[in-house]
Amino acid sequence: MTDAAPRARRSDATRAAILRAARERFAADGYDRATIRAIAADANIDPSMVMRYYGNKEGLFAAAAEFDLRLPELAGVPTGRLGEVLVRHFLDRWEGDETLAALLRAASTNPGAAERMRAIFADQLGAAVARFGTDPATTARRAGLVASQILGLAFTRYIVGLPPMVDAEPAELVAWVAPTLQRYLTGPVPGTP
Amino acid sequence: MTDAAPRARRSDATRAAILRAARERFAADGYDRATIRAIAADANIDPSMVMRYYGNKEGLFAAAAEFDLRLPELAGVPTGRLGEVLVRHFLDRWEGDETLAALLRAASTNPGAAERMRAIFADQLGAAVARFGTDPATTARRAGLVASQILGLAFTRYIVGLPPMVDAEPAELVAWVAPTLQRYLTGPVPGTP
DNA sequence: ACTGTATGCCAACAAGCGTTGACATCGACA
DNA sequence: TGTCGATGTCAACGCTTGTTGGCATACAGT
Repeated sequence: MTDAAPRARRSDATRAAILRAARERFAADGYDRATIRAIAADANIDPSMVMRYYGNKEGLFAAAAEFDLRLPELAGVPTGRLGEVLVRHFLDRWEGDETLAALLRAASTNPGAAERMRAIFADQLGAAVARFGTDPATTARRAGLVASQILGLAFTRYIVGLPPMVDAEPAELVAWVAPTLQRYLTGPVPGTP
Repeated sequence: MTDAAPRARRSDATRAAILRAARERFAADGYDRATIRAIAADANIDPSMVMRYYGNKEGLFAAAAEFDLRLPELAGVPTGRLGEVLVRHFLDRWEGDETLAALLRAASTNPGAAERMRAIFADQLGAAVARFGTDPATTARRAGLVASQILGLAFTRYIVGLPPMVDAEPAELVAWVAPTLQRYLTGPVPGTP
């Protein structure tokens, strides 16, 4: 009986509007340039409401950056197609939800955002990689390498806007990058002949 | 006869001190959080001097983010070792000069910094890749993919601080990542059997 | 020695920021 | 109907920011 019945409150719509506006602004401008006033204006409410519902700017960001990678169960994927499945999944996840972009932009300057990013890619991705049974001694490193290529892809395509990466069709990117992830995940540890 | 003799001016030391402090601050805090006041304090001068010598904050950043990748002449490298040479070079360049870190942090929120980043990786890296003679139709894409892996490596290691990437020895990173760059540079275009 | 210019510091400005508290209004429940 | 908490608006606060102009000092050329 810990929770009281979570009856729908009238302010839920406002809360959601704030969160949506916050994600948009954080994704477009980063943590510092995304001002509470601008977010409130986008959500058509008063800045003080943001404070009432989320405490302060850090609290708002923490709520807006809540994120689940929704990684598929890798144990069910044919071992040879792990890379392909992962790239495609990340591209989809990125285009459909700007939370990751917000996190990516903010992580450059905000320690809390960087911490969140570390948690997501160490815990969620690390766990998924561990679950299909590589050598436990190397899973962390393998997951880190996968993260480096995935985040580099996102950074060049969505943040910096490097032309050849922006123009590329998703299918092309999958074809190029999948073998990289595949090797990071299932390839032999280099230097061990 | 265009330039007058560039006699050493007494203020050159101050200019240099400002630039050094600016690079440090921009690298550590990003564009927005690196304040002119803090930079001036680090350089032991008055904030107004920064304005006199660099016009405004954007001008200061533009000067501080001047950067040459100093890519080696790839034409002289054995084709099979291109990836290895490139990763090693970038790791060295990164550890020894915080300008790239400053650029990386700032590019997330500052349009000018993103533009600079695009220029560096499109022009300098693009030119180097083009010079060892791949199919000209694919060089831009190949260079973009290399940039994505290199920047992802830097982002996870120096900005986000993902533990497995921070703990790794440079040699290990080279061993893991070199084959990736090698394939992006010299591998066949995927999907063409 | 005198003058003009380069170099530097100080004080202040206007604008924008996160944040706060007081007050109005609505809706449910007795 | 009267009461009380939830919801929302308004105005203001203290602070930091980039930027500016005025004034002192040091130096170089005559």
